[in-house]
Amino acid sequence: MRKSELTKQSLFRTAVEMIAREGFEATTMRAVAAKAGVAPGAIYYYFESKESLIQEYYRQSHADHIKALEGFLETETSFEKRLHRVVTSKIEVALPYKNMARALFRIAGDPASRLSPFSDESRDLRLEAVKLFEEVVRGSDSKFHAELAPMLPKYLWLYMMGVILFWIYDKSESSKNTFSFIDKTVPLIASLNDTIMSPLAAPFRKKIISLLKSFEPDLGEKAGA
Amino acid sequence: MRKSELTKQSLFRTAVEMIAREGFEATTMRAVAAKAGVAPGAIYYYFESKESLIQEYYRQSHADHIKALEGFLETETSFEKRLHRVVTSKIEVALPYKNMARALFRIAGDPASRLSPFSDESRDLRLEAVKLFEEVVRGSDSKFHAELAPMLPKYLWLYMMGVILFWIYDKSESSKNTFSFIDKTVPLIASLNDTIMSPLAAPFRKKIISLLKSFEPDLGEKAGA
DNA sequence: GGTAGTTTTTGAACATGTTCAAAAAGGTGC
DNA sequence: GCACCTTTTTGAACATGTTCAAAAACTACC
Repeated sequence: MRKSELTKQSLFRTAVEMIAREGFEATTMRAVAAKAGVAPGAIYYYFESKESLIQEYYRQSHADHIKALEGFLETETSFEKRLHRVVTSKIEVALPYKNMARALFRIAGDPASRLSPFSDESRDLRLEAVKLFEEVVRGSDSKFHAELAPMLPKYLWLYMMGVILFWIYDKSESSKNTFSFIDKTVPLIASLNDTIMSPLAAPFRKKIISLLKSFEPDLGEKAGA
Repeated sequence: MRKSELTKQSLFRTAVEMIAREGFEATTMRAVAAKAGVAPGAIYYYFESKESLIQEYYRQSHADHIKALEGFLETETSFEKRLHRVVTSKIEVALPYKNMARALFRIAGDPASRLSPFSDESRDLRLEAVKLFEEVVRGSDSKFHAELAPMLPKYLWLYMMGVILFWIYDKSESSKNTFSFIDKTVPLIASLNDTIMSPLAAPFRKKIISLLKSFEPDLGEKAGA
């Protein structure tokens, strides 16, 4: 069991490194195997396909994200700051692996793919990511509309997916635009959330909440475990 | 020149039909060629790749969309109704070809792909689609904020792309959810547009407009032609 | 209607993702 | 150390997207 874990890690790291450098298409399975010093078939003993390497990256990237946040959510109480940090660190963690994120989103675009972040197969990981936003909401000192609160984490997760999409398309130096996008949209979300509680927003409130409710995405939370 | 056009059309139709029925991956180029009665290599005389068939579909789908709208924009003047019809008919036209749209969005997810609707290569077609929304705005009797007006068409186009994405993920019977999504979001957009003009919205207005402005997507309008 | 040039078609060959039967390596109980 | 079983690795073979040199079909001109 020891040796094989090494082979798997070696294959994964080689693949990620090559894909990050040369892109997903340009990296052939044969080349990865060769560089890792094994036969081509070996990769398929550990990974079910080339695309599934992407899913493994998705998993690892989430773990890195959690680690990057270590301690933070236990001390900070401002909703805005919590959200800002969570989303920012997500991008920071992914920064060196834009090609992986690109490939991931290409798969994400196809709901039929078992590897999409929206697929059944990705459910556990997706729910774990949503949990992060539940924590963002729960641990903050902001007030949330009673009907909004339960769906907010999901929509915040979707917002983060949107930010990642923005980033993928962002060609600015060091992804500056993405960080500036976060800097501007997070306060907007926070202030929209505050505003929706105010009497001024009454005419909109009902409409928007019913809209959010009726299209609340099914991220799999109902299904068992 | 005549005969070859026939071959091309035959190949394209066969491919679209097979992909619509069986999916993009499941449809092999050899099978398309066989069904169209030509050698495998022939497809590559007319289409540069399997994925480029998707782009050809994208082109044709736009033409169908225009045709479906024939006359409408010349008579209707309500902004809300104009927007509603344009977006609804886009989906209606695409309805039988969900698999094509799926494949298109998988490509769209990768900004590096020359075939993405956001790529340089797709610029002309994309600008033509944005023009449709310029027409939606121009021919309506609604008032638009002076700074908002010039970017509105682009954002409406992006909204439509979002609707298509929603549709791709929509598993409801006859895509009911998508149409209901349109029914709810179009009035929301229209009323948000009205509200932004009202004094009540003053505190938000500046922020939102500056946000929209600074992240106005570059859809290629500046580049030549 | 035959010659020369162009367009279209062919099909074998190639690269790459993937499979799988067989071989090798590793582990366990004696 | 050996027999037996499991895990891991190999590499040839296969399917599919794609290329390309050669053949075929077509066109224009005399």
